[in-house]
Amino acid sequence: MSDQLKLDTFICFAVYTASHAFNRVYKPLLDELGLTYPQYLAMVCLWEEDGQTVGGLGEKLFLESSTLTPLLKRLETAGYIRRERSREDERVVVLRLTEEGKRLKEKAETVPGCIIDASNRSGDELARLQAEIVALREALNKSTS
Amino acid sequence: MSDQLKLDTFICFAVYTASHAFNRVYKPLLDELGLTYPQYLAMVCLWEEDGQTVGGLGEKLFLESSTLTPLLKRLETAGYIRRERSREDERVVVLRLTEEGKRLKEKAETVPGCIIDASNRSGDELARLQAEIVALREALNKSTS
DNA sequence: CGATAATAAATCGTGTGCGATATAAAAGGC
DNA sequence: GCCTTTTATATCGCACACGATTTATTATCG
Repeated sequence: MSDQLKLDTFICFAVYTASHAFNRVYKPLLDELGLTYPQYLAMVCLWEEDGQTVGGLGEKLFLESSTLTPLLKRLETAGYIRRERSREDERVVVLRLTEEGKRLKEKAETVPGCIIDASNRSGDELARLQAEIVALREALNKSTS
Repeated sequence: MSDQLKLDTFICFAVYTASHAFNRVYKPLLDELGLTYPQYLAMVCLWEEDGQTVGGLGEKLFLESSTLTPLLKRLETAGYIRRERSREDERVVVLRLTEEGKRLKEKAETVPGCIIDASNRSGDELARLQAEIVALREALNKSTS
């Protein structure tokens, strides 16, 4: 049994399919907010701290500017954020929530609870599993750096 | 502290970013095989069982035909598989490995070990975590079905 | 048997994701 | 102070991923 090419034993495949499964749970909830899942993550990040730069957001979300720039333009078109060149450093683009973007947070407050319900697990169990997955992510990121 | 919109506590975000982290580890390994990560998953599935249908593969990989059809066309163009309409049921497309596609398995045998190394965890620990993530996926899929 | 329903892939449009490259601004070196 | 290098974002090409629809074939029902 030296053959280890079994899909059902791959943790990467479990993670990959779990990520899609989360997306499917989020979809109807985020449709109400007019957001896609990556857009929602960007908004959550900005609700935590307004006025971040594109690069700063990319570090937190582990995304490149080639992914973020078009995504952020859509959020701007939707009226949730503004993209402004920094005065001090013209290379930098600062992201600011609009009033509508700030208001959207209220509507989004109910989302995490729905996800916890769908996962059918206790908060403690989710927190423990979450920490393990983050630790795995860090190990993987370390190996490629 | 009723505000639960904290990115770093989201298990979905951990899963989402871990999935990207796996992709980055796989990338250089799969470049050697001329495969993308989703293409690799499809090939693993076909190495386990040749002659599957598009729909059958989609069920195992949790992917729609709208995703698989172009992906499988690329695998066909690359010379790893053939796509043939079934004789018994002309609606069905059967996927068959070419000789080159079968040979590719030998080169792929080394990949899982590299991923385990990058994860910096024991096989047992990975197997346990994998099972937990699969169980979470099932709960999520159940909630949307 | 013929109309209708169900099924399997494919197609289309939109939105990620990323590598490679381009552009522009700031920083550093001499 | 100019020239090179670095940094921040944007652009482009390619490959997913999915919902909605289309097309072709098979199954079902009267």
